[in-house]
Amino acid sequence: MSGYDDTDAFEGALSLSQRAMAGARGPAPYLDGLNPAQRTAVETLDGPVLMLAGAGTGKTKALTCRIAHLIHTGRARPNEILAVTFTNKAAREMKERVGHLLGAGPEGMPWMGTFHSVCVKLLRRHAELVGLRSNFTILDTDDQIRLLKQLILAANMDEKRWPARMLAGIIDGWKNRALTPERVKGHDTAEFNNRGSELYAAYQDRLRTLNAVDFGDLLLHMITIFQAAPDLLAQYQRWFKYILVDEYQDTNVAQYLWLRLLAQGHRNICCVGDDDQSIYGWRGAEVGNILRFEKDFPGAHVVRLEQNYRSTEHILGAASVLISSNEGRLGKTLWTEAKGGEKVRLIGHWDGEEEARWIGEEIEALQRGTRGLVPVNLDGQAILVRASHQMRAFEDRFLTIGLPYRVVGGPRFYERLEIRDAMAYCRLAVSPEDDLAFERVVNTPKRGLGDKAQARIQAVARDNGICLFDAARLVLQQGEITGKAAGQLRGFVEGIVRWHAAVQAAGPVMVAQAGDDDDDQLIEDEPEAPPVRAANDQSHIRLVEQILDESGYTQMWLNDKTPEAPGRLENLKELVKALEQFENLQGFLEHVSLIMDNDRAGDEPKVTIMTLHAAKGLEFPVVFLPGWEDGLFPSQRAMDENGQKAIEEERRLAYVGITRAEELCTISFAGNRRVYGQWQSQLPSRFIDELPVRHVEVLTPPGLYGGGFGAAGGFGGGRGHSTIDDRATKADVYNSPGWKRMESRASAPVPARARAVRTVEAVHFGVDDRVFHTKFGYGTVLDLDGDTALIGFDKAGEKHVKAGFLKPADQADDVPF
DNA sequence: AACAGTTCTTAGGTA
DNA sequence: AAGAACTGTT
Repeated sequence: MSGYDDTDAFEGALSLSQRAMAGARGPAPYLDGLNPAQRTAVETLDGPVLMLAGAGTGKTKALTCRIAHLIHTGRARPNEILAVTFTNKAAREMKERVGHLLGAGPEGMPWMGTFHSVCVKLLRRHAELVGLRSNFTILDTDDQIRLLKQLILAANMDEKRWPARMLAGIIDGWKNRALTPERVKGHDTAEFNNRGSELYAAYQDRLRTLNAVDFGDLLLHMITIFQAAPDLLAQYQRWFKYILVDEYQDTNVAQYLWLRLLAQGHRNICCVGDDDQSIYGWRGAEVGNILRFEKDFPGAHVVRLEQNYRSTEHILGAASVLISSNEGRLGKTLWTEAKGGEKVRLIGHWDGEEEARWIGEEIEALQRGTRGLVPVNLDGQAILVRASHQMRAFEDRFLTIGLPYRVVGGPRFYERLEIRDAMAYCRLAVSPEDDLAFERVVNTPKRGLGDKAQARIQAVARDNGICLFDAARLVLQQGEITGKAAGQLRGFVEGIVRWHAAVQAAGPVMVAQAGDDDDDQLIEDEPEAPPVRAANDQSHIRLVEQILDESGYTQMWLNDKTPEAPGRLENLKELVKALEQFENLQGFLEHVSLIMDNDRAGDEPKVTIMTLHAAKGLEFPVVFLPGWEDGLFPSQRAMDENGQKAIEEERRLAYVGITRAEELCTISFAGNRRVYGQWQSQLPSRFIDELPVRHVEVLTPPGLYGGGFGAAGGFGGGRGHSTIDDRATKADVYNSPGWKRMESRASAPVPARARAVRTVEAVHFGVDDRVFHTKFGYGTVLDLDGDTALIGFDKAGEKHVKAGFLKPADQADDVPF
């Protein structure tokens, strides 16, 4: 009730005085660069606001200006503003831009972070209200699965038939819907062989004992706390005068409830989103949240940002027509002042390898500048795939031709084996009672502590109700483990004792303890203290080096002769380097458990390869969208699980993909593709049929097989059909001569290796010779053994290959294809 | 307990 | 095709 419709006079008075107070830098300069819609979005400060921001319409600008405006007009002090995003990247960008707008003011920054990071901060303060201590650990998916596996076994269930992953998915789903075990018990009992809710309850108990939470708990616990402690909730409601939410279309039920609880005080909530870009239904996002906004928040202002500053009219046109096949949209009409430009290009290929080859060549051509187009730097080009396994074909090809690329969202830095091991050691140093960490590294490196020894420790821990670390000590005391293993275990335990002491000595454990919940404390507590290190205190870095050293972990990889070992050591070094930015080990662990980024700014320009999901929010002059085939995109699995709903979500994904492109967008599909190692013939995606002919140019594929496809200049091959919005039908595509030819080829057995590599006879290599390999590119001979050679490839690392596959580097030009 | 060889499963996106 | 899980051998 406080908050809207009572504002006009109020606004002027307040802003004047507050500006004076803040030593105002004159009238808000940031307003000048805004278009009318953006300006409305920035200046409609009170009450609920829904900002419907289409792709490329300057949403982040509006959002950050709005925050600046709130502060500039004195509506709120920075830390009375809460801005939540979904990704760390988005949070980082927002911080940067807001920081820039605000200048180096003394007032501090708003609360800006992901749902998860904000919740961690809150939950650490109030952990005891859900039976946790404030230094709880956050489990990653791996820990979660291992834990569930134990519980499933303990419940005497067949782990084969009832895999832990499945249970993890079910529990995740419940948590996304803010359902606690008690709430589940009533209605969802059929799940997981009727044991779902029981196992869920056991899991939550186990987490509590371990003083741990999973990702879903961060929100779930906060909701529980808010609902159980209305006074506390009221304090936060009073505190956060303005709440902003980015990507609102991606919120799940739990997030929605959390927001609604917090926003009920001042009712100043501004949600920004685009229903057409809702692509996270599979992890619980509810498009319904954004569609329902006006009902949920009566009196809401709706502002539409529709002027697109990113793409050409053809790209925009193609995307708009495609998305218009979806039902239940809020509806937007994107427009642009940019006229002309290239049409969206469509091309079919024989198979996935040809597709990769063609795209590689096209990228190089665009880099040089062709057909009157300005040259496009590799940084400006991206390949967006539906599923990560599509990436390999491109990596292989680009390795071969030496085209620099970067994979975004590949295996994350902190998910790598060696990093997880190292982290487990760090966790043990911080809290020796971290059983999951203990389990992980007790026999890594190998200490001769196999299943039997570990079972012994587990049993002692269970019988005495103590943690594994204490159990290990007890086992040693009682001499239950003897010989070499005992010595090793003793070394391990003593190490942990030593490291833990060092951590304790280094400083007080970060604390925001219970009881600091009055407003004054909130003010003082800098919301998002950026990790700043005390310049001269690097003790935690030395400690980690010491830990990795004394545990024998580093040595383990030094002894390892597999090709990955050097890379792993490299990663460990980077881990240590990353520590520099934190003042203590605890802060670092926190960071790593939440962060997901390893996109180090590249030195040389590189093509980006990533998933469509990861591409949301990004833009590139040139975009390639390969693999538009039914079953792959739209994904068969999604369709099986969610039917029509899934197709709409996949279509939105296609929409997201096309709208990433500024200048040139190329969609492609292949007639054949290897799936699970088996060749399969593929049909073009149904989304291709939905593209408007007037915005699309069909290219003639090169090469042996594809020639002629669509050569007549459109899906319809020029035949005068006309449907409502001039779409081609599938029949048009299938009737094209090129497609027919492809199809007939597809049903014939695929030649075992169309690109059969010729063996080159009578070529002898010596060590240090420069050679070329069709798959791995250029390299140097390191060693020879009969017809096998060890080659140090420039791009692909060291590999053993048959000499017959090699050519002298200077003859590389004759390589087939 | 550690290793090598074999069979089995898996291949949607993420904080 | 690649990795995980499993088997049997040393």
